[in-house]
Amino acid sequence: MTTTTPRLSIGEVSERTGLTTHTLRFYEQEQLLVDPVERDSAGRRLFTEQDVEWLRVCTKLRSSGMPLPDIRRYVELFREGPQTVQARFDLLRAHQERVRAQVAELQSALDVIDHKVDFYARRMAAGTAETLWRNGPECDESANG
Amino acid sequence: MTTTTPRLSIGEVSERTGLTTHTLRFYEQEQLLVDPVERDSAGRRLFTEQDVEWLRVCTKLRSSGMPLPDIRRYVELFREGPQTVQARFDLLRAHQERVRAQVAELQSALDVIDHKVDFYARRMAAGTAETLWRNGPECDESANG
DNA sequence: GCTTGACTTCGAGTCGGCTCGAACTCCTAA
DNA sequence: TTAGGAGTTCGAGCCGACTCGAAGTCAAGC
Repeated sequence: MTTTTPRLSIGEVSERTGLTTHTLRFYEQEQLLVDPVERDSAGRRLFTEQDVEWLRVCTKLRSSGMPLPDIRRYVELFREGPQTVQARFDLLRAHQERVRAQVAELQSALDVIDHKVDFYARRMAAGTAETLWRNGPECDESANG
Repeated sequence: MTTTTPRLSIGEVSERTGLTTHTLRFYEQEQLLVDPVERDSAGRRLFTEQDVEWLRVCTKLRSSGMPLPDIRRYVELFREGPQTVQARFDLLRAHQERVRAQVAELQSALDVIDHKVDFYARRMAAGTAETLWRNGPECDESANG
């Protein structure tokens, strides 16, 4: 039972991950992949399914704002073996906290926005229901629309 | 009863809003303020409390990723008067949706991160409890740390 | 009269993360 | 044998939102 691991071209990886081929080359150059990418006889990149899996995780880290240097560091630690488990944990924990903070920040902004949207919705409803508006022409909340 | 509206220096506004004086000047130049900022005899900016209030809203819009051109547009509409209420509403609604999407995206990234953090936590707990690890030296999830 | 400190203008620089384009090499299929 | 298409390298360019620095003005206090 000889299982040959299939390899993927950069185009295939691009399709599977949603990253452009440009970005994939860039990521490789930035050392964001766990191990060096193989090449075929013509020098073309041969990716593995594991690369794809990792790139998917990578995408999550990126979309949650982890900087490339941190991702590189994480990958580096991974390569160094099991003795870096604590360090990897710490790195992820720190990021986890940042993302939570970011969600909280967005939520707080969203509260303000929701409130304003609501205000305008009411105002428009009132404006169409009874065209007469008794508080004068510009009655925005706190005078800022 | 003559109520003189007090004016604030750029430094005071900076303190109250958390924006640097550099940024405040930049925002003025980018037309993000509702009305033109007054100046004293020496050419120094005189802000109003309303400016501060608006800047606080502005900060929320920014922290939730609204681009400066959109904010400028919003302010512009506001200046144009009540007939732009629908347009302002639309603008805010669109942003609201973007922010919600962004929160969802972060949340989905957070799920992955939480899962990984959890994985490492367990692994470390196991590693310290019984130093022997029966599945070999590198048993990361799906082989990617 | 001199320093201090907050202000002014202007234009240039920074940063991260792509994004693009030029010029080239291969392989395949008609 | 020639055209197409997917790949390669390299370096430059872009974007938004600041951020900084130089050089100058002004008013108050010592």
